[in-house]
Amino acid sequence: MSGSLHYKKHDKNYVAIDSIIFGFDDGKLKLLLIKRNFPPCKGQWSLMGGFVGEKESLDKAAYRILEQLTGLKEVYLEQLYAYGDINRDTEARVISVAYYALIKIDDYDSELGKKHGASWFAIDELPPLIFDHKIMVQKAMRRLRRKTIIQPVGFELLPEKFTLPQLQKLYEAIHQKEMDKRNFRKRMLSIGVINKLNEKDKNSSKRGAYLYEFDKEKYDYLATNGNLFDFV
Amino acid sequence: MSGSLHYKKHDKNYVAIDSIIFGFDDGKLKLLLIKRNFPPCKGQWSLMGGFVGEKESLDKAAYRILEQLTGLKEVYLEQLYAYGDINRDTEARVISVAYYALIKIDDYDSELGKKHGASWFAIDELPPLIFDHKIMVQKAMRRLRRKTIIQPVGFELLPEKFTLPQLQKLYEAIHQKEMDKRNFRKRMLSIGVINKLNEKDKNSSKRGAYLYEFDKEKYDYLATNGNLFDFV
DNA sequence: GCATTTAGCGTTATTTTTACACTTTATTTT
DNA sequence: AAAATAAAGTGTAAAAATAACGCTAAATGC
Repeated sequence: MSGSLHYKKHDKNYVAIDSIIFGFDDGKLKLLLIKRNFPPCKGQWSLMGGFVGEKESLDKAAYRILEQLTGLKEVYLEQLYAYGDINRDTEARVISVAYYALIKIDDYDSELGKKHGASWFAIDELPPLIFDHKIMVQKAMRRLRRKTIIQPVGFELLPEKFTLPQLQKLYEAIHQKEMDKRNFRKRMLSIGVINKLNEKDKNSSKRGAYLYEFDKEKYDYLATNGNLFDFV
Repeated sequence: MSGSLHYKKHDKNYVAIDSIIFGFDDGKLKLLLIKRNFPPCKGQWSLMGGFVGEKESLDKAAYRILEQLTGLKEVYLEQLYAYGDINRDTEARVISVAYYALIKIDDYDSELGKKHGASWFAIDELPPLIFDHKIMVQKAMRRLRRKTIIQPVGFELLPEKFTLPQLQKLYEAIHQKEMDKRNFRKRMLSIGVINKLNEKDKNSSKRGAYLYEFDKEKYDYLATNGNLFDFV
């Protein structure tokens, strides 16, 4: 297969993956970054990345790299954009396909993270990043914002059980603006993909807020039967 | 630069561009396809494509390839998605970054097109396409639909001067549904980026319809001053 | 039992979107 | 020259979606 009869004359390029890994904790949207312990730019902050093997699809590579750092397999992962400027990497010509991931921060394997020199940064307190990684992050933020308008991906960032105030804080963090409590609830409940549980979470208030869970079946049903976001 | 001290151990891959080239003619949205005169899949219909050189950015490669086929340089061109399945190309492992272009079909150099065995197909009468090109086209359609909702890219597909009925037909072709004349006009005019001219086009009616032109300056002004689509 | 803190709830005004039908204009036909 | 034709152009009202707004309820800590 790799014997390319007709393609031989063409160039090959290094192709890499870079992952923008979102988490939500302490009312803040965060990114998981690594401190590079290899050149170039050793010691600087960077997105998690890696090279795409010749026998590996882009998606597979993206999952592999994400798992390397977080230990997580079943996460929301979506391709963002391919970056191909000639000098974007200072070491060699590398085309990077950026992916963004939404993870439940509690599930994240922090031991693995430590090995890679990883740590979480609030989205509005990021350190300087290598290469074009800042641009990638900005694009990921815009994408995530648009995405949460048309699909309920926000749940990917919360624990299985969450409260409405939590969900609202997440949306506020993503859209960087405050929202009205009543309108937010109305909209969320009217979509009909979260179920109220008979438990309360009392961590953030004396009274305690009801826990909800995302109903994937209802979501799939609505999505396939065209009642949900049928303008997309 | 290509001496990659630390990257040497990693694989390199063929990286290609494939272009979904949209045009609008005869009230129909069309795609420019080529009949491949080289293996693999010689003789079958395909998107225009080409390989990315080692000293060439993705965007540059996309423009180069587009110009090769159409003779056009200043066109709307946007990256769509990177396709990286291991066996998507039957000849070798090739990662393809798809771009979509919007061109004014009158400006297109049909002589160049002939050389490449190119011809236009209505979007709902496409022939079978090689590899994963059909999937690319579907994604491009979805992207174009969403794009026209939030940015006035439609003008890229029309001549400099166009009538409102023409513009409406274009939008109807893109969204594959009929629209109300009065509402369509109201919305378009209220955006404030088209100017009425003192000429009429009499090709498609006895009475003749007023010609309009897109006002790029007004658009840029509105876009940067936040009155246009400020939810994006 | 009083103070504190966050959860939870309903209504009205505003804006946006949709639905809908007749007149105007120039050409072609008779 | 009059009549028929064909697409262009115009306004208003109903419906739906969104935005604005303040008070009560529940549980804990003092």
